[in-house]
Amino acid sequence: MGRVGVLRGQYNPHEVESEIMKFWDSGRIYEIIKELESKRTKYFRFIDGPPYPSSGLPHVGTSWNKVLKDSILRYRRLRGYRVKDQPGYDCHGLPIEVAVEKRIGTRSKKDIEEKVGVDKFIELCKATVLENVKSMTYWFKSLGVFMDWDNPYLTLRDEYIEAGWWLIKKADEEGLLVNEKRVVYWCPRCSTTLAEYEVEYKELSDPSIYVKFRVVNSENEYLLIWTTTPWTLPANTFVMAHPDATYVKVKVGNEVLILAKDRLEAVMSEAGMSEYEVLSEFKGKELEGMKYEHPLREVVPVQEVLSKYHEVVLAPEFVTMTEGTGLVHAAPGHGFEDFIVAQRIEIGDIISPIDDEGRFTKEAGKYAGKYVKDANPDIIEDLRQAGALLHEGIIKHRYPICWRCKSPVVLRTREQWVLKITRMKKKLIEEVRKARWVPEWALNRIMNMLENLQDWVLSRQRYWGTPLPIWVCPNGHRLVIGSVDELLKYGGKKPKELHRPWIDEVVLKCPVCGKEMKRIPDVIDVWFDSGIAFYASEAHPGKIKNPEDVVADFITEGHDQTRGWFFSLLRAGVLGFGRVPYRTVLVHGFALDESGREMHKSLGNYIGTDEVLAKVGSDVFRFAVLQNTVWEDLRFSWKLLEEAKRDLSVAWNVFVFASTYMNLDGYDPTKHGIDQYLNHLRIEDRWLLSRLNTLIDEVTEAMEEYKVHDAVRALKRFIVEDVSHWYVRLIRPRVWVEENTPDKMAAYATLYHALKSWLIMAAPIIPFFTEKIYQEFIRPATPDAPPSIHMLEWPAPREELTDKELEQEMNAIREIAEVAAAARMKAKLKLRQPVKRVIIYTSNDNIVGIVRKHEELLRNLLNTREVLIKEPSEVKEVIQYKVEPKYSILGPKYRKLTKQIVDYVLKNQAEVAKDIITKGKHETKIGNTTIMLTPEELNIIPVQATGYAVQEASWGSLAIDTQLTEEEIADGLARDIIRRIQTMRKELNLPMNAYIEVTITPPEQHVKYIEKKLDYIANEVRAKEIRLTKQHPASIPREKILTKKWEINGEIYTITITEIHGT
RNA sequence: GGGCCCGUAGCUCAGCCAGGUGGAGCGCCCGGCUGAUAACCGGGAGGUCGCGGGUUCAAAUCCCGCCGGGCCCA
Repeated sequence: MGRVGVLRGQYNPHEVESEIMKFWDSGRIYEIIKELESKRTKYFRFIDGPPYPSSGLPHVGTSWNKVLKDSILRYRRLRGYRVKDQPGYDCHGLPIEVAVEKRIGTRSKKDIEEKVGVDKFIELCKATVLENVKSMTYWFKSLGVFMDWDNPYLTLRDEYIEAGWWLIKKADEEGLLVNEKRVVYWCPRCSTTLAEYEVEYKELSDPSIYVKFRVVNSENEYLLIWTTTPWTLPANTFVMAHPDATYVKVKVGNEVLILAKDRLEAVMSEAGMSEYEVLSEFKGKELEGMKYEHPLREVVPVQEVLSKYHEVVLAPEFVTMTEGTGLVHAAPGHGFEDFIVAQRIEIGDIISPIDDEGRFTKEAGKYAGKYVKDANPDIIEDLRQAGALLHEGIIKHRYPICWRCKSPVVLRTREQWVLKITRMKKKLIEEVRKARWVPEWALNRIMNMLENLQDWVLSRQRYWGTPLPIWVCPNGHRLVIGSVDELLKYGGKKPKELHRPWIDEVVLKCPVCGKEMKRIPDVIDVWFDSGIAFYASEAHPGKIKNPEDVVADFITEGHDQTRGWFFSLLRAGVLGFGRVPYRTVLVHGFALDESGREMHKSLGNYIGTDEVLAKVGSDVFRFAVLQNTVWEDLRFSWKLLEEAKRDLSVAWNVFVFASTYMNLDGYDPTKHGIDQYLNHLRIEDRWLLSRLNTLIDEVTEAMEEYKVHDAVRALKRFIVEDVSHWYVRLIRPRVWVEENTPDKMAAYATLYHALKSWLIMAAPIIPFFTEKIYQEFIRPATPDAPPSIHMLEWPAPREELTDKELEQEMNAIREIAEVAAAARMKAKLKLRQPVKRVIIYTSNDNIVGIVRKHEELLRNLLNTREVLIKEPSEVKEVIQYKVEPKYSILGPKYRKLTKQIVDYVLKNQAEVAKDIITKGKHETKIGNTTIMLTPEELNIIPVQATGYAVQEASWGSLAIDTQLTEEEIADGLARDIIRRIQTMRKELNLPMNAYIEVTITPPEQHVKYIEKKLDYIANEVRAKEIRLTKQHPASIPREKILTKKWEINGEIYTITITEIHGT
């Protein structure tokens, strides 16, 4: 059909990428691929874990995430799947609100509601998100990611919100949605609840007090607790102990204190008590249920209610031995852990007797009206009066403060809407196991989380989020709405959009009492949004027929998402459809800086995607990061990228080489495929074709197993080591032959086939690079082929061309060549210098066979007249041997004696070697056992021989005969001269097929060598005329003539060449 | 404090699941090549395989305990 095209120039990623980007756009390549896909029957349902668009520029970790996804989706397309490739963005949530607040300078919810207006605020949030989504999309496209960028799922859309409501309603129908008290961070100054990310930590000073709680029914026994928040004591409900820790009863004065043994010394020393006596020791679990009296019960009315709970509770997960007394004061209204334990033991009264400004309420009796921190001194004094204070001190510690106003935060309870997912625990565990986790340990991680499952606090007292679809009437009836239609059904109307504040204006009629219903003001935790992506990205669930249709075949995110997205998907999947909503989960690592720390703008080690693309481009980035073991953390550095670029340059140069020669010779792959040249394939061709088959198998398997890094590494090894370093080197002389011999065409056919297959397999990894080469090299010869490489079919291995044995043999040949190079190095013999013989000393039958079989190839590679194989014993030149014990044979045979035998052998190498060579055995005594060592148990390796350069190898050693005859010297010299003339041709910039005339003036004593080789030299350098002169003629200045003095082996040669025109 | 992952050459990492006496790339040093050429190729130096125990004839590899880093949780 035509000849292959030529790929020109150096690899320039920026040029390639901007050109290909334009080509994809103008050629509507992505759209055409989607059209082709629409006819396919195999479906690969991928769900994109939506990035959070709080900025318009993706972190390199996010970019890694996206190109990893892209490589897998592209692979699936090449494998003939129809791929769901809709990207998503997680649009709601506090970080967006914070970004907007920073921009407009608001300081509180009050500001938002009164100064700005919620409607305006929401519009700003939305505008910010959409702007960032646009920008991020630009960067993702620049990375070469083929996703449906015109149709992303956005969690802010009304349809998406509606889909979320459906699930809330479903949860309510199953009785899982409840309103109950939860512990929250609360800023007393801003009068608002704070999310975790709104809390900062700061070193603060606080009281540190030890308090005695008298044990009921005892005269003088006390539980000793420690606290830095005396103001939480009025709400004390119980005391926690560790069941397995050792506790002691200690006599101090006439009182007996109970505390952990490990804390005894520290506490006594801090309290300044040296006189004490340990009365007994016992395990914490013996304390379980021990009742105590609260020292402030007289002045704090709410203690009336709480006194029934006053006892010791076992809570191993929350009691530490690093501070305090090992007995922990618990106020479930003021602490997360306390609250969890309170729930576990089903305490009905969760008390936090403080108001929105952080002042005690009248439940706290005496302290009512006081700001809690100001009440600390009063409380401490009252404890002292009650004789309950053991010691008072000051502690400096990290304490949470409000990120906005910097005032210390308190923990208090507040009513929240909660999903009682702990009731689904068994089902969640059962379902999560059904997914395939890559790597397998990811399952352990999520299982660990499920074991410690907590209920899900859904409600947030914020604005920019999915509104919680709960309406209540003054009579306390509650209605959960599952769709816009239901709004209408209950007498409401469809608002401008489903966000606050518009949804808040929708008033419904209570189906029970007919009164007006208003929506509760909360929005839903942003994790809820992304968790429903598996169905909400597609359709309102009412339209979903079969739950299987919304199950994702594949998802992948970083390992931090175990708790995050993987988990929220699981909850939503089980809740809505009774099953885990994904089949395979690939967990990937974190992008860290080069010293393994997190990349942060504040640490100054942050590298942005924009910078990466500007410096090295997309393919280099992709090729670098996709080599990293997927699930391990990535140490990102410029060095990493440079290395990737170097590898891609080598690959590029291979294509430059191949395309240049093939094009020059008019190579047409449609006429000259490997099938036409099967009978002309040389050993290296067969080898490369077999290696290719192996590569196809490896890459395919790796991609199927989601080990993208294994695929990339295999692709790299093949193109760099097998093709560039080895195959191209071997076929060079064949390519330089002038006529299109079958031998040359066989090499072309082989190379073309290997390169094209490689290109397709590399396309998911480096889409621009491969597309460019496809366009320049492949397509000109095959104009009927698809317009883009990304539309081709994944290569199939041609099993009949696989020859694993040959691959092994070639490995051995490569090792022999390397060992020979090392031996030449020792003797300072350059490869150009032919040698008489190379001896291979080995008793390894495998090597012997290979050397015999591939002797011709080896002679060429080693540049030697002959290759001999000898048993070490056969050569008298050898003057020194090394003996290597074969552990895998000696070990099982001699067991415990092995070590001594090995020691003996290594100490007596010369003797042992001599015996083995001459007698075929060596006898010795180890202890009183007689040991007979045989050649099978030892490797005898010649390491020195007279007249030879010897180099060790894994199978023995190799020796090069260093004595050169005249013939060999002449050959070597001829090749030296050829090389110089070739350089001069190039310097004159002569066309490759130009003829020349050569004049050489060698040192007199070498004339006789060169004379013999004139024909050979002339032939190699395309010289019509070649002559030797004693006196070099002055060079006549004219076009295309060049005279140079060269130093070869320390002597001067003068050479002149000039181009001859005509025949 | 708990769960999971990682720790191998100066740097980045393979090898570990299935034990047999440590590899690659980069960097460094030395050399080669010169019709892929602002490329390319070869050789060399460089390692108590985080530490300590255990199992075994034999441990980077299996087991236990520490130490350091990461993620998540508390």
